[in-house]
Amino acid sequence: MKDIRVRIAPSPTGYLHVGTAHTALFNWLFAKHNKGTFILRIEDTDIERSSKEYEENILEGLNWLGLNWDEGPYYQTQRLELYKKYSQKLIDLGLAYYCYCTPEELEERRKIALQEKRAPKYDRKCLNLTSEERAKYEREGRKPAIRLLVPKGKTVFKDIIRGDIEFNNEDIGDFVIMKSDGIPTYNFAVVIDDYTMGISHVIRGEDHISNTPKQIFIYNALSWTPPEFAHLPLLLGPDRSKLSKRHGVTSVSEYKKMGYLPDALVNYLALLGWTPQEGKEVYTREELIELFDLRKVTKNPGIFDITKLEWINTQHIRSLSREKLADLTLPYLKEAKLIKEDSLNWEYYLKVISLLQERLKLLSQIKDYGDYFFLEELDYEKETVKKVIKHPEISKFLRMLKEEWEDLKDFSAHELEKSLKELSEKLNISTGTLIHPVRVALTNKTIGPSLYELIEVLGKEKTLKRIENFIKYLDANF
RNA sequence: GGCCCUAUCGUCUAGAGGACUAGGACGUUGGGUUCUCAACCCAAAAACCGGGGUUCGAAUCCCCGUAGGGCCA
Repeated sequence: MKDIRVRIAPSPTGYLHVGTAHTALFNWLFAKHNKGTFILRIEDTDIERSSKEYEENILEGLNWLGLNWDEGPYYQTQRLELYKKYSQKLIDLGLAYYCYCTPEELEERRKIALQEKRAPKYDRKCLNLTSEERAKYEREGRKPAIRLLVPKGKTVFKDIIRGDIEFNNEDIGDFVIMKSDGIPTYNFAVVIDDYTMGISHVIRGEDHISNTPKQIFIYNALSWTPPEFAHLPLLLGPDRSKLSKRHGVTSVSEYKKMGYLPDALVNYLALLGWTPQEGKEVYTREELIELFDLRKVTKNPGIFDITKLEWINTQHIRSLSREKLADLTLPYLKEAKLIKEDSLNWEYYLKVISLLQERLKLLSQIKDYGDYFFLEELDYEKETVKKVIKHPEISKFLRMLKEEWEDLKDFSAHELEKSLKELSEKLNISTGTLIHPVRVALTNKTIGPSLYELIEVLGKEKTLKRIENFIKYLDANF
């Protein structure tokens, strides 16, 4: 069996899109599963729309996702000689020809064809030009494009996912392979690249099915054996059209910024169009590689469902070690200016992480759920406070609690709980009457981890100070 | 407009003619647990696009519709 060689070939005309990441992932999984080679090729022939910034974003995104390539990146703009060589060869073989028609002329004839209800395919006007005619066009300063002579008959190819797909060659006009400016068209460059790079399996989106017969014509014309093809289902937005910006966030770097783990995105994307026999939902990347089977990929397109991605992200966050999670969340705290560069107490931070780990859906939520661990002073909000002060004498009770805790030698969750319970019994109130206001006093939130554990981490000094401030706030505002 | 692809709960899917009373997961709803939230546990609602065939038997095979999507121009 020949070597497995696959590729991902993005155009640097936009940020790395989750659809591209999806295709890249399936190629990568296929390569890794089969101990093959994963190649990166940058299709930058659209010079107008390509940019270095987009290219960097794509490389960064693939790296972040861990979809490391074994070869490349190759650049089409550095291979122009190659396309020229093979297009010349096709001319020499009589399987391609120069075409001097201008876009305006073509447009004109296309309109007429449509009016006469004929298929608007190229009419082969330039197929049999005499050398005089060619010379005349050249004198006019026209630069020719090169068109492939499409053969008669039918073209069938086997798709690993979809089975045999058949096309009638008559439906396809002689298409341009080299534009008049010497730049190859997409279909031509792809074939030359895939063949010369020894690609064994072309795994790409379903939107390329209708390009496949054109590409097969080129393989055949050059007497090359085509690779195997597999067309993956597309990613759709909630309205069932191809996933695009108007559906919300589509760029991989945005997901990174929002606090998704690369392993979670990989996990989710892998399950969009493929299900391992296991029937689990959460997989490590090693498991995915181990289980991946291209033949089991589904045919129908999938809607990108961010809710499920979020759930998978939660699962992956939970399976992280404390230390790892601390590393990953730190940048978000720095960005929110909750941590000053060098004043971080790592031991303290790890304790905070322990309390918050199973509550995080996104890494970025660390700043929303844990800000009070790092703030010096809290600015209480009237609406929040109102929710938790149910008892008219709460201010007095809190002062009593504070006094109890001042004397507490062991400021541990267990002791704190014991003393709070004793006090509420003595006052004949429910523990909640004290617990909820204390939570707000310490965190400025009504939600959060177990109060006693939280206090243990926060420490005696901050706890007492915040209760004191809170009492003052109550006295001033209620 | 032409060609091509696709069709199971809201979503991702399992399903290879009898094991289907159509299974799982996310989400949703209800309940339990609890100091709040999350988590956790239990439960519920929820689908084979329609019509014809083939067959003793069809979610599964075939045909025709329909719908969605893609590509080309």
